[in-house]
Amino acid sequence: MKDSSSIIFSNIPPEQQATILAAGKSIILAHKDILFHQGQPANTLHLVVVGRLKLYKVNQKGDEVIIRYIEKGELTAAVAIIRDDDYPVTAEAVGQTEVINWDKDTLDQLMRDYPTITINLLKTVAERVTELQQRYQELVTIRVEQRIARSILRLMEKCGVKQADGILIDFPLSREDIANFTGTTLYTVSRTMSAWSKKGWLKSGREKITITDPHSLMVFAEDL
Amino acid sequence: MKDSSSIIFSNIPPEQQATILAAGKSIILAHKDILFHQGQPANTLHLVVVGRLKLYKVNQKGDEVIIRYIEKGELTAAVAIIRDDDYPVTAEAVGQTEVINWDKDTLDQLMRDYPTITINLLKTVAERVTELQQRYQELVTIRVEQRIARSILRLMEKCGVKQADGILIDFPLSREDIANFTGTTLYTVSRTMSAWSKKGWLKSGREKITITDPHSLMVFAEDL
DNA sequence: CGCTCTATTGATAAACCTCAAATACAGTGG
DNA sequence: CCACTGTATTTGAGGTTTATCAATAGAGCG
Repeated sequence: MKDSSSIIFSNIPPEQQATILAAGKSIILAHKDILFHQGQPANTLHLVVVGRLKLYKVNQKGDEVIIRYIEKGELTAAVAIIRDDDYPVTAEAVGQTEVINWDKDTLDQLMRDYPTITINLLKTVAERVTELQQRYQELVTIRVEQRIARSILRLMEKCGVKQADGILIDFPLSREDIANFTGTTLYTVSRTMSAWSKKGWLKSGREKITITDPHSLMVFAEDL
Repeated sequence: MKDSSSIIFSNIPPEQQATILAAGKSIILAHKDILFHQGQPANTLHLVVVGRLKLYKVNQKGDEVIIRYIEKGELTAAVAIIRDDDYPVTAEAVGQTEVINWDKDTLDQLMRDYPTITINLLKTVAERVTELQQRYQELVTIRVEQRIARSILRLMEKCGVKQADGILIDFPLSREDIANFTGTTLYTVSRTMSAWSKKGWLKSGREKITITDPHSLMVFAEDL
């Protein structure tokens, strides 16, 4: 973590950051390991240090909706901890993933010792609201193909790595994941992406996507 | 406000509450007055004291999505203020409405003087995240009629007043409002509500809804 | 090399939106 | 008090989008 700054540490001197980090515990997760389950009492704040987490909600019918991906440097479970409530989502590792966590008592102490942390948490949570509002609006007002395009582009911006043939989304991402993230079905995602492959906008294999023509995809995504 | 407690004041002694209130300015709005516009720089935190606000987002096409109603005792613009960003939504008064507001500098000072306020803001914002995640999931996984039912029930719970013939939602609420809140069209809302009228679940006039059989509506709303 | 999981594709159907037109309602000014 | 006007609501017909179901093909793993 020393290399990449996390929002939680903004405006906190490096030596204090080390102390705060040291107050947490590290956990290593393998691909598809569950960090916490929706419905469990929330007692730990998590910071992703390596890899990423997939946050999803499941309803009684079994439908899975992906709420968010948590990348390196980002926090999760802040909302549940603050509300002193159950986790409203399940967090699953995507690829080998390391997280640092602080239990509630430790966090409370840290917030007392470093009031800036409270502000930083507030900023993190505020950002979530803005993002969710935006996606909520898009879900209501724009059609699936554009939503799929936007989802892929966002993931590309957050996790894309440059390759010779385009920008690779660097973690296992299935058609079903995209569907659950976008609010559609895996069939529609598959059809849509097939069409884009034919246009040369992207290439895709099993759980892998490379965007070969980001510009065209963006034009399509933002077209009114 | 002295009679009803607001989250912002939780764990703050009454005499301090008075000081905090006094640091804010009061504004009276008429029905449909705009408190702030989406896109304006956010520089004020608002607390609804009388009446309510409708928060909505508009896209370039002009589609309006209602994000939330802000009731008496609730805050708005916390997210925008904290992020030091533009308002992501427009806030419009529904009926005669009074708000107390604090500008950013005042709020910063208050947060320094009363650290509990920061925690309380965090709780407010955290609650928004949970609510939005829930509605996001519902938008993806459940059908319009159930979504309409749930929206009406939520508004009933927040703003319903008991009448001889049922529970009245006590503010002007059009079919279009419900549609924009639920992610559908006013036509679908109208058709759906007509059907429910025939079943005796509710009665409705122009911008008025009385739920005459909340139980049946709840069973329908929660049916899997 | 078979097994399992993921992806593709076609056919069909359901859900819901769009457009158009008629009707009801509330407030306003004569 | 009533006609008038501007909204809000209702309802029908028709079309589009997208989901669902079914069947097949491909990829990776032991």
